Amino acid sequence: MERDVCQCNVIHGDVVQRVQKQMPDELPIYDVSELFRVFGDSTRARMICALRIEEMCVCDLSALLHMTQSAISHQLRILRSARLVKARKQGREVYYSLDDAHIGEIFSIAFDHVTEERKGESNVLSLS
Amino acid sequence: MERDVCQCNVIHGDVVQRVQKQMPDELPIYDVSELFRVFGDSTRARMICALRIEEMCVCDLSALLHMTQSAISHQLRILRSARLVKARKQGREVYYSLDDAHIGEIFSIAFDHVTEERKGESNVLSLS
DNA sequence: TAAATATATGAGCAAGTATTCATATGAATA
DNA sequence: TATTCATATGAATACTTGCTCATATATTTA
Repeated sequence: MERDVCQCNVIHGDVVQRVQKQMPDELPIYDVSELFRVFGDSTRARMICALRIEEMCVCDLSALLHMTQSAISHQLRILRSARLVKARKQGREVYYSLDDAHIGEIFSIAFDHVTEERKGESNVLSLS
Repeated sequence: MERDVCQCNVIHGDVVQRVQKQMPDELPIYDVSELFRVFGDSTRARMICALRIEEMCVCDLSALLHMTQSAISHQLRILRSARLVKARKQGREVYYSLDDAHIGEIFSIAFDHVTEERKGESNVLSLS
């Protein structure tokens, strides 16, 4: 029963049932949120933005983003294990680049979203 | 100077400079990562998936997702303050629905991504 | 008006996380 | 071979966060 987790009565049983039938499976939803969780840190987001432009080594990323090599390396490990970046070793340097076509697309739409959002906000402000 | 945060020398000054010029501004990157951070929780992701299908009240969401009304309400507050859902009050019930066209699009691509990712993984496994 | 009901919210806690520091690894060079 | 340099990583820590519990608010109903 849902009763033991939801203190209130189920008001619209039909709605709940309909949505339940159309909901995606648990696992892909979990995977999607996991993907977004990785995107949801500004350091990693900046790294992805940088790597969208050009392949870079750890040291250059570190300099570009004004962060310690260690911090960058730790974050790269997270991006690597999420299969979002790939590493190419050349001598003692390691070059990183984006490993997926979707990433750029998702980021583009997200940028559109926040840009329009800001425009909307400024309109609201100018009206008040 | 970048030297004080990056222990190593800047190996490719030209690359760093090029990327620096093409990088998006700090603020929109922060906003984008903030957006993803909100998506990056499986409870909120499930709520968004549900609301993509149909407008729902708090109680129904609570029943659908097997979570307490309080937990759902707290998460709705986060989604609301990120302007991702809008609320419509009718009597003592509050109906929530998605407040943005981009959300669905972003989720669709993300679902494509994780689906292909899983396919790729199973290929890798079948080869080993 | 009093009770019941749907939702919102503050405080507290347990779990997770981003960074730093110290150090390991492995490749190039003197 | 010893040293230097780029990168990786474990441990510690400060900070964040999602949930629970208790309670407040607001609307309906008896």
